[in-house]
Amino acid sequence: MTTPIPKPKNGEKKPKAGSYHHGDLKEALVAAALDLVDRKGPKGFSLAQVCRQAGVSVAAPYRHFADKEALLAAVAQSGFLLFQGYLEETVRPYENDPFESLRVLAVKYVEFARQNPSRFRVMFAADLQKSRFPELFATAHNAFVVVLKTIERCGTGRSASETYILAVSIWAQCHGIAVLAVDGFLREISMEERINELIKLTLDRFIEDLAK
Amino acid sequence: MTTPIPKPKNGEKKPKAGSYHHGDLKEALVAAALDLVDRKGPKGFSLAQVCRQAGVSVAAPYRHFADKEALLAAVAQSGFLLFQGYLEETVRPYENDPFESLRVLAVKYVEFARQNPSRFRVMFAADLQKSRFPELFATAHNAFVVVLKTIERCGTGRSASETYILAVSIWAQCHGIAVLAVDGFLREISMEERINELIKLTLDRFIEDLAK
DNA sequence: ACCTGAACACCGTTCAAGT
DNA sequence: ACCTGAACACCGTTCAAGT
Repeated sequence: MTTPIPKPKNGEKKPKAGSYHHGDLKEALVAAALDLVDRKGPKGFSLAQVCRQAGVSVAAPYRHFADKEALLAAVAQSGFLLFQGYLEETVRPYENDPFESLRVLAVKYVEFARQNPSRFRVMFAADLQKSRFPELFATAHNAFVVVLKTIERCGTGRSASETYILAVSIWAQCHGIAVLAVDGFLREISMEERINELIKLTLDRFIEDLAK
Repeated sequence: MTTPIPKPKNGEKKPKAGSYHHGDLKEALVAAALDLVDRKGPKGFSLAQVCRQAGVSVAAPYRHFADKEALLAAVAQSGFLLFQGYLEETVRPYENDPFESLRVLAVKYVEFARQNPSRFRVMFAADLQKSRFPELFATAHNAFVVVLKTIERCGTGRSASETYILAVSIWAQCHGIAVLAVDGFLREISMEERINELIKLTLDRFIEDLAK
């Protein structure tokens, strides 16, 4: 005796194994793509492989994504959501020490990139256009806001514009180190084991100066 | 009456139009690839298109490059050579002012990236492995040395290791801004017209502190 | 509404054959 | 030595057809 199928509420999807409906193919495709990107790099990502891994035909994704790039954008977006949560977790323990928050944020920013290099590259360097994927950039901005809010806690005398550019500067400093590490240019000059030293050297004085 | 073909000297290749020899196909392929990458982005680069543009069959490149990636590496390498020259030209007028050299270097680093976004991406983010293309990373390192040498001129009391990490830090700071700009994340937050301000804010204090 | 099967154009790579 | 032509496996995308 099977339980009667309840009328599905908005956004609720239960997987039905065995039927021709996959259940939640959209999410399964994103998961498979994420897995491939993380295991084989951004180059080892083909729609056909994703379909094989998800157990569907090569035409199936086109019910859910306009094209390959749209699936990639979904992967990037899920990455930014993860990133945002990761950064929020990072600053939470330092609620009343915004300067320490920034120092730890910098370390964790680079750590995230190094622990998820392929995902990080898809997020930042997949050449996805804002005009096509505005939600993607909105999600990315939410991660940036974690830095922005932390700066705001570092002093009240600043204009919004001033706070903004300070946050962009810190973001860029972290990002530069992260990207060079991920793309192998710090390994080249045997700097990878000195990354935390590099982060300190680059950012500590800058952060210190925020106290005016 | 045709002129007799002279025995070609070592490394000398004259293009002979009409013959089955292209002349200098290797360089022509790099040029065509560069052109496509710059015009259509790193994604609009297919070996087949390069061949069409160079007027040869799709099998022809395999006499000169092991595969598509090897041609891409050659494009990246030519980019790093150009970049090195560009940076050297930048510091030349400020021979006796190393601090001003660094400030101008930072501006020009970002400017190069923004003026050659696709080429810049191929250079830094094409996922080329050092183990496969050691000469590529050696060439990249030569560009980095321009920054390194400029730091050396900023004071003599530092150890080699200290100088090195300072150079990497400055490189990373420039690189972070450049990469965010090239990948559209500064456009997203309407920061693109304030980039020079951002560079100053990020680097000026750091450079100033190099005077001890 | 959601997925399959078959088809098409395109690409990277290989190899025997031509000059 | 250098390039062509033809072939093969693979990929992105489309579409008529199935449930």
